[in-house]
Parts: sequence; structure tokens; C-alpha cells
Amino acid sequence: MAKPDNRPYSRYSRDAVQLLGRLIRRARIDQGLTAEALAERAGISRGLVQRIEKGEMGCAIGAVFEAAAIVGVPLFEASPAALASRVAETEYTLRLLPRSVRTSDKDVKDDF
Amino acid sequence: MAKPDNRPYSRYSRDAVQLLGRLIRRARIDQGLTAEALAERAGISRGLVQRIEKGEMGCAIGAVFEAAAIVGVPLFEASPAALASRVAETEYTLRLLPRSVRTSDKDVKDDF
DNA sequence: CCGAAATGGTCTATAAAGTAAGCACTGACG
DNA sequence: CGTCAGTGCTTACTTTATAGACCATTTCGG
Repeated sequence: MAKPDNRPYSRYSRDAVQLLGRLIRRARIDQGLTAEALAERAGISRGLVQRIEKGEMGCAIGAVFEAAAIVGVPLFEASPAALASRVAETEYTLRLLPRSVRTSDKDVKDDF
Repeated sequence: MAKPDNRPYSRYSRDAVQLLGRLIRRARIDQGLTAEALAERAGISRGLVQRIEKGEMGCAIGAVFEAAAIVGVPLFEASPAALASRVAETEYTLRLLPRSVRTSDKDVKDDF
């Protein structure tokens, strides 16, 4: 695919994915949950749970977030309600913005 | 796959993915970045950028986090350094934990 | 207004994710 | 100390995401 697995990923995003995986693993073990049990609850396979906890970049974000939610790793907002309202809020403000972006070639830094 | 796209996702994780997509879109537009420009920087296709911003659950977490990093949406820790150290920290504490989990069937709530 | 440019959507081939089964290894418990 | 659950890893195989091109629509700039 587009990501030959070589190095098209920034350090930042790789760290973030890895940390998320670690947190999930930790939370799972803390709760005495089996990898297979978590897989079953998340509706995925045990192998995928392993890869998620290992922090692989190719895992579907849905599967990862679902696993995180099940073991209680907070994604953005701790409470589901806050999350939902923030979705709605962002939805609204986004609707007010111009739909398309005019190429105004101002250089943006991407060194992180 | 395991996720027939029907409804195996919890509300919480769906909201989280959706919010992340919205935040990325907002940040991109704020920076005057074209969808194609973001795609190029992230090393992915424009179509994938669209799906990420739409909050689809099947997108690779690596691609999503990469896009977020480029437009400046904070994932966990705002600063890359803090993120890295936290990864190392979690890594360490995780190594001290028992490698396997004994099934101690205490019911865990998964209603969220 | 008009036209260039960005977006949103669809479609196809292909590369990759995901699954499932199997095996070796480790640690816990009786 | 033997057994068994949990894990890590590998190997196929199936399903899906992704890339890329294309077209319709929208929107901003001049």
C-alpha cells in the first residue's frame, strides 16, 4: 500500500500509536482480562489484539479505539457524554467554515 | 473482516473516531491546507484523507495519527518529548507485570 | 459572473489487514 | 512437578482497505 512499512511515519505518530497499545495492554492486564476475552468483546481476533497492543500502525482505528474503550483507556474526553457533545460542537463549527481551501502557498512546518 | 460494518462498535469509540476526524479537518482548513496537500505530506491518498475526516472506523490508525500530527491535533501528550518518555515509562512498568493473565472470572462492565 | 480549483463521490486492481489454526514457551496453581 | 491456561509467533486464506483515475458539484478569486 502507500505505507511500505519503511519510514513514512513520523516519530510522533509512531510513539502515539505505541503508547496507546501499551496503555491498552496495561489496562487489560490490570482488569484480569485475557487477550482472547478482550478480542471477543471487541469482536476481533486474538491476533489483532496482539498487534494493537504491540502498536502496529496498520490496525483499523475502529478496532483499536474499541479495545481502548472496553478496557477503559480514555481517548479524548473521559466521559462518553462529553465526547458526544464535543463531536456535535465540532460538527457545528465545521459547518460554518468554507467548504474548500484555496491554495495559498504559505509554507507550513512539518518538522515534529 | 471481523467488523461487518453493521454495529459492532460502541458509541464511545465511534464518537471518538468521528471527533478525531472532525478535528483533523478543522485544523487542516485552518491552516489553509488542501486535502490533497495533506495527503501528500502524510504519504497517503486524497480519498483516504476524506475517509479519515469523515470518521470511518476502518482507516489504519497509522494514517489517521499521521494526518493528525501533521495538522497539529494533539493525540495524547502535546509535546513529542513527553510522548516518547511516556512510551518508555509504560514500557518499563509493563515489563514488571506478569506475562499472562489467569482467568479470574470477575464480571466487568462493558456498558458505555 | 466565469473559470480554476477544491471537494465529494464512484469504480477497479492490488496490496494489505484480518482471521483462524497450529505450535512452542512461560508462568501459575494444585 | 506436572498440567493447563495464557501468550507469542508463524503460516495460509479470506476479506477489506487503499491507491488512482475519473466525473459531478461547489466555491472562491478575479
